[in-house]
Amino acid sequence: MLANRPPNSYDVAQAAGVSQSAVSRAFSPGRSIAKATKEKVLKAAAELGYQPNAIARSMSSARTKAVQKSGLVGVVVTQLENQFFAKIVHTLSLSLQEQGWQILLFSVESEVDVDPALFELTQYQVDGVIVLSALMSQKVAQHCRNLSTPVVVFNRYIKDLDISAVRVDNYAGGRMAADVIVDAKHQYIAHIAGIQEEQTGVDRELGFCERLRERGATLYQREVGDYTFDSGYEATQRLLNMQPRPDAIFCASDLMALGAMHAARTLFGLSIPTDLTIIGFDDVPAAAWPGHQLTTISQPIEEMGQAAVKTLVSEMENPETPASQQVFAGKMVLRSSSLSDLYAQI
Amino acid sequence: MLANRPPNSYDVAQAAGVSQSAVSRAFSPGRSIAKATKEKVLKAAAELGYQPNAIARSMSSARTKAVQKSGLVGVVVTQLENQFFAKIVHTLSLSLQEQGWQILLFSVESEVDVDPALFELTQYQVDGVIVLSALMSQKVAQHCRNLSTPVVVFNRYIKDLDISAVRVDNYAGGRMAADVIVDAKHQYIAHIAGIQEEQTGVDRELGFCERLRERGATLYQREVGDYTFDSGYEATQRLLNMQPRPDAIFCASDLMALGAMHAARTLFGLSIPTDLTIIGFDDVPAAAWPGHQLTTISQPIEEMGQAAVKTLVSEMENPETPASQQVFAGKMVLRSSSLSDLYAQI
DNA sequence: TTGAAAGCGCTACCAT
DNA sequence: ATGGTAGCGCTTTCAA
Repeated sequence: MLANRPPNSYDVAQAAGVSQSAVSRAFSPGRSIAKATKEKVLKAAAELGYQPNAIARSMSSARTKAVQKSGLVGVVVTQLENQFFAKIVHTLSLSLQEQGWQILLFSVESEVDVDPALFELTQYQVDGVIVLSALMSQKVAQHCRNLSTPVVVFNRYIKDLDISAVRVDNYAGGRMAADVIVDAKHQYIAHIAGIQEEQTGVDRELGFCERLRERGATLYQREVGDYTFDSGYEATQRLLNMQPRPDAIFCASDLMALGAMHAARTLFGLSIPTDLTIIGFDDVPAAAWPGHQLTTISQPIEEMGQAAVKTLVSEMENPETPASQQVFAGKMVLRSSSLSDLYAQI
Repeated sequence: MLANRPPNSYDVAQAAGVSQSAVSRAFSPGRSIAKATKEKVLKAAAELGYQPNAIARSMSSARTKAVQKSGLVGVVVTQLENQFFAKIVHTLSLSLQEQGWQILLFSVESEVDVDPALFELTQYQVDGVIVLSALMSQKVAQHCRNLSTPVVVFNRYIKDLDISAVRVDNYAGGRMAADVIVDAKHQYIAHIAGIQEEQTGVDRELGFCERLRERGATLYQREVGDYTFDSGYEATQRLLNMQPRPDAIFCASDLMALGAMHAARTLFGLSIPTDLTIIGFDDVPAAAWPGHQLTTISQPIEEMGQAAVKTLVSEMENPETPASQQVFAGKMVLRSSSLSDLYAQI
């Protein structure tokens, strides 16, 4: 009688009348084993419902193999509820699974939870880590370096240059927004910034303001939000109560831009873009909805996700790979939330 | 000289001048160890940058301990980009982490990828699995039962009654929608159904139609969508081209309802709810946006997420726990996308 | 091509 | 309270 436990390689070996080593070989692609033996093993395994134990497997291969020690990649995300990040995680997931890695997910409430998450991940011997929009402390960066666990940060800046980063060109995106607004000859130009502690939003604002200045325009007013719909909605109320009223707002995220749009329409009865031009950043699905038609800077998420995986994989495969910083160009998507000059309309 | 590998418990033991067993005990809460010894060990560990290897740990405890064999829980999700599911995953994540479990995430493209995902998960010796909105085949269900891996399906029906399920009462939700529409005395009542192969949407429609009949109303027309914004948008075009035009639409998801709303406004110039009442299902964040104000049935996501975790944990802790079916009541959230009768206005 | 045996890092038992 | 030791399931030498 079989014990009440899942079958292991010895059970299969016995059933197939071969050694345990043979079973191991049968399940390891590219190892030397006779075809007949392999078939015998696979047949017995199927009958017993045997599956190799990935945990045990990773324990024994940890010693020799450089890659796929555990086959696990840690993914840390702070705002999974934001469609933008959900989409990235999905992209990463597909891409990693394709290459045989599993995702150990950490969805944390706030930036302060990132550090502990990383420590837990390393206990699980993850072969690599991808951090989405999170502040990694120097301490953790050092910790990962000690463990020689490659890390890639997504849409983030890491002061420590030894860590690879994949991100969109936020500065250039800000400049594009400025051009669209100046082209449309707006007078009272406002900005709703993102979280001040994060470089992402700071760069968007920097590019925006610098380009305004270059084109001879000036920023009329700025407000600060936290990338959420509600913060955009509220900031816009403050802006639109000003005299004179702003006639263009560049928001550091689409969600804030949508908040701005809803506030302008429902609270102030404004028409967009006739009374007010609104520009966002990210190009989330809702930006393209017919009633929104938000002009925004689109990020090549899939491309960036694949680049992140590719970078991580090559660092996992070859620990000597130097860290790299990859910057992707965003694309200005002109929709009808912004007035366009003649040139843009053509 | 230390080898170029992370320190293990023997390294720490040597550094602390104790046995390896002592190191193990120092890192296992509640085991018998002298305070002084523990401190010595922790100090040495900190100096060496030692962390227990969770993989190895799970290998040795697999033998004896019933719970936390691997400390891993598999989560399979088909539509992570849908905010509704992203929110569930986030809730599950927090709740599982709190209890010391890690999430092995499988974000798959479609239902057909669920089966292979489950097989991969079991190789990682997950202690349990939560399946979100996915069809589990009988084969996989049987596979998990053989492995005695508990499974909880979220917002799904499983024909196999041995598998626990947590879901909202879709049938009752459909009835609520019918009541709101009949109360407002609508004449031409339409429905945009969800994917026909899934019980979720079928039940919503069933409850809706049955309640209409009970109230002496009839369904004027129905269309079928796939829960996405676009499918709602398109189905609504077909509906609103009818003569006479429907004056109320109940949609099987908020995304489809928002698609309906945008189509009605931008393509037909209709006012909501004056010309058309729209009701959704789920209560996603965008439903509450000022320009949408979508009447919908809200699902108690956090409660349901916690229930799913609680159910899974108790089945992991005690394999004898019988499977349970938990049905949560949805809540009608009246906003201004629906005409309300006097009673509802009070 | 195959089988025997060592060992991955840890926990849990058994003595002491 | 502590240390020694068996063994979790597998991969990988090493011999045959």
